[in-house]
Amino acid sequence: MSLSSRPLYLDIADVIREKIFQHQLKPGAWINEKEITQELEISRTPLREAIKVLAAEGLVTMKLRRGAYVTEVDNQDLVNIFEVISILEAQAAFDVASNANESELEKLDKLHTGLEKAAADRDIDRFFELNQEFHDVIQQIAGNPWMRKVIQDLRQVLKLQRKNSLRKIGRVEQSLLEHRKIMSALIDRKPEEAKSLMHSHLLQGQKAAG
Amino acid sequence: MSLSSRPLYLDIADVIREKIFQHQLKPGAWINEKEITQELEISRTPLREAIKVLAAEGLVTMKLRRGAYVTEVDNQDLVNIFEVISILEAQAAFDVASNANESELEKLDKLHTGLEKAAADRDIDRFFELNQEFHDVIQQIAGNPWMRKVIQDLRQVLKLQRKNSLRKIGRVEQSLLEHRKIMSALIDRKPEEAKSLMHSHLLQGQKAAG
DNA sequence: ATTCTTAATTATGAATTCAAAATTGATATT
DNA sequence: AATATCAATTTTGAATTCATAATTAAGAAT
Repeated sequence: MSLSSRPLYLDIADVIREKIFQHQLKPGAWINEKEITQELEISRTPLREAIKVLAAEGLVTMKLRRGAYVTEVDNQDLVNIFEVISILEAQAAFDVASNANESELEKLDKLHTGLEKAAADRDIDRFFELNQEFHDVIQQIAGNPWMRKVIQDLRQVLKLQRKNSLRKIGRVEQSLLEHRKIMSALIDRKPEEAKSLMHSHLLQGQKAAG
Repeated sequence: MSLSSRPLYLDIADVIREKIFQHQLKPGAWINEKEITQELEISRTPLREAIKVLAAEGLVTMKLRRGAYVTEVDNQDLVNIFEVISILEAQAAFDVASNANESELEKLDKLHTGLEKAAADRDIDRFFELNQEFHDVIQQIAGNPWMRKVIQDLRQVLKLQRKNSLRKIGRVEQSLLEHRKIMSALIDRKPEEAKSLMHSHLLQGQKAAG
């Protein structure tokens, strides 16, 4: 076999990561190597390499001589992670307002229009999806891949604890309102305002989730 | 064998990390698995697990079917990484000024006194060491382990490119001056000032290095 | 001499095997 | 019945083996 374009351990890491996000593997659960090797029909070697990758991402925690466990994040962790994310995404918004070109702002505006539509349609899943993309595109445009990587890794850890604040009544509308203001600040090229709005937007989301 | 208190792959990761920082393995260098296994008298299995850990930290880069290479960071990377570090460390300073207790501030002040002494003694290595510790203790006191981890990982990547700005003439004195101001802001409990001073302190260090 | 082709070598990726530690389960003792 | 002891089983950690891709080296052709 093996005309694969990427090493097996990355594929395996993807599969396990997805299992964790789907809560097929819940926080605190032991990762049974034998079970997974049998299910995926692979050997333990690439599985164990995949587990090391997930450990570095913070999704699993290794215990000496007892294997790997899905990381459990407590409330303090959430607060701490949100502190970092909100600071960095706020800076990304600042950078976009400062440096984005017209076509980039247009792309964001289209995404925002999609958000408005999803909200009008009461399509929470679609809203959730576009919301993620909106935030990610801002980070792309901000153009700092290291910052983006940090945010993405931390957002992954947040997903362990899947509290979706958008399910709270009124939160989609509230979020949309905040997005509208952020979008305006970006288009008007007001970096400080964009930064401040993005920061409070994220803290609002956290508060709504908690 | 093996009554070790930690798995072999972590020890191996430490050894290779140190080799990278010492520039025994230079940026761009290929990591020869066979050579290392023979030198350390271990098998390839834990070595390859160690390499995955280093890859996740960003110190090495994997290339499909051609192994691992020490990461090369270009100037843009440095700018991007510094953007993240300076924002986060500034926030840490803010948090310390807001929340540190007296004994914590005292600990920082002692470190600062050590810095003054090292500068007076023209002991750059000692200054360098205490400087690192000063920054790290601030992060500890700030009390956000996730933030601290992010900063530490990024600082590691910076070390690939060992430009020590403190070797520039006048930089130790300049750095000391900035530290003095930061220390004052912390003791005076002026979060915004501490944040702003820390931010410019780090950007100064970057500028001096570049 | 230089370039192209192809065989030999080397290195990576992955499976398998082996050793030691931890857990489980059964038996014996109180 | 509860606990303690010890054997059996399971699981982790690490070494070894195997298959295939990549590199090197050698030889042939221009």
